[in-house]
Amino acid sequence: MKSIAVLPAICCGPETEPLTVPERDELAARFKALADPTRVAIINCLSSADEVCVCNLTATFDLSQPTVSHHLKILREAGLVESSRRGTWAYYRLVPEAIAALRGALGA
Amino acid sequence: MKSIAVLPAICCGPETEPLTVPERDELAARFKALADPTRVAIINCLSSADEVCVCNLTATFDLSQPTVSHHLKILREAGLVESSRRGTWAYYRLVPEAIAALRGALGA
DNA sequence: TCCTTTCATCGATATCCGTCGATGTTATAT
DNA sequence: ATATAACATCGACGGATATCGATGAAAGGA
Repeated sequence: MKSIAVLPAICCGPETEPLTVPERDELAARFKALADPTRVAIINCLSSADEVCVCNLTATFDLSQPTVSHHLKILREAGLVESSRRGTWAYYRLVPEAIAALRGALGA
Repeated sequence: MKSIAVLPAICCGPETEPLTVPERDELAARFKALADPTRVAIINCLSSADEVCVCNLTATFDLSQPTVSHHLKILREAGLVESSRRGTWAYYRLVPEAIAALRGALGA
């Protein structure tokens, strides 16, 4: 258990604040929402327009409608997207602040 | 399957390039490497120093040594960290370009 | 040489995740 | 009222994942 003492026993160095347990849990939860190719594509799709109808998403991806709905729910619960219903259709859009927060966690 | 024609049948709009399948697969794979609180903490730890010895990581986290080694392998295979062995000890460091690439995927 | 330490890999297990068909709900059309 | 369409939820199933103990490989010390 001995080691070269370049670092204190508890990570991390002085420059970067060590993350608290809640902080790293929340970050991991949000990255997990992006840990699927379909969800990455959905985010990319939403980033190209103010709003996108779910029917456009189900038509774009070669997946069943329940599966697309499942992925949207995960993105919604992670706070990365939000939705509103108008009549029969549901429209999804990005939550830019949430995306920016993730980007901030990856460095200045 | 009819829908209001605000978007072309195939996502996405003109401003953002639609991701190719390999692109979204690789992005998802890298985000997946960050989809765990321990791995987020490891990345945060590495961001505070040029190099960190594995023995410091096993001492920091309340996990068995094989588990920490497992997480390091996942980060290594995702290209987010790299390691070098000097004598008995193994030292890990960030791959800054990989982190920057992820940050770029989340917007300018 | 033998023992200890560090780290990686293996094998096993419990849990989580992506996917789908079936079903329910709400709104529009006939 | 009935039918149709869009979307969400449920239940189930197969594959992936996090964790651990045991083991192996390589280096250093007695």
